[in-house]
Amino acid sequence: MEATAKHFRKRDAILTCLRSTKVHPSADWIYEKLKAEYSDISLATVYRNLARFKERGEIVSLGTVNGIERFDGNTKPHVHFICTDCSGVLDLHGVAVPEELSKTVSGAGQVSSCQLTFTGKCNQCINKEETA
Amino acid sequence: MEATAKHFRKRDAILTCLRSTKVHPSADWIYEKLKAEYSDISLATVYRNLARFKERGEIVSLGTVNGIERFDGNTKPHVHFICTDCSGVLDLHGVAVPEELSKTVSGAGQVSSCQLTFTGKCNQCINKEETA
DNA sequence: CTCCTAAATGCGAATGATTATCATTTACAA
DNA sequence: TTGTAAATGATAATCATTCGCATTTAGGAG
Repeated sequence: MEATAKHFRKRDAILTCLRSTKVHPSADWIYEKLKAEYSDISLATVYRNLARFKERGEIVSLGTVNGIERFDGNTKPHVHFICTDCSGVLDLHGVAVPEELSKTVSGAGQVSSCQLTFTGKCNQCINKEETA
Repeated sequence: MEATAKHFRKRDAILTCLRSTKVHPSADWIYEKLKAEYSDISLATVYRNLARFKERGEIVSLGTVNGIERFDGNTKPHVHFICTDCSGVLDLHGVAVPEELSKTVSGAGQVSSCQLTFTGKCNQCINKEETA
């Protein structure tokens, strides 16, 4: 009797994969990554489990970047930077949504979450362009 | 010689439609709305012109809600509330992204825009549920 | 006025991410 | 063993969005 039942190997692998990367990946990115270890994994399984994790609040969706949904295994609220050039997503540590803000919103309804995202060109893409 | 050339009537109508509603509509919503006045308008024209406006910075995209892209004719930065029940989008006046925040982000790259969105259940949906 | 070109449009097909379907496999307990 | 419910793989279906192309339009040059 294993701690990790074979039945959930892939499910666990999906969550672990998402949690151990900083790229804020898409479903397909996770799928491609896991194919190395699980050659028979199905893309549908990745989508299904991501939806399940999301429902349960175990992961978070960042919304779509270029029409593709991106996920984050870190559910602690934090700020993101999305690069319009490379579609990369970065965590912005040291930036936080002011606590007061969230409280001011009560006029509209019950707030369950909040997302602050900056968009622009990341340093890596800026450098790449200068070099070119 | 008319001020509004016939050639651009539909284009103008799309922009006007978007600017004169508070619902932060989808392309299809605008299409359905404009069909009343322009029975022969094509959904592709709505998409094409929205893309054009977006490129030129004349409108703004809020990203997707339930897989459908939503637009805002108000390009002045402001905060949104998205209802998970009815998929409605509200402007949150009186809430603003602190100026300092945007400046702190320079470590990641050149910021061109920023978006703050609260998610939850709007008052209307809360009331609806209580009544039911 | 006529001819020409570039832009705008309508229509319908194509695309592509996501979801649904369904048969099969798995875990686990009676 | 056997039954049941969940998980999965493969693939078809869905549906918002985009593309291709023929047609229409505006507006200028001749």
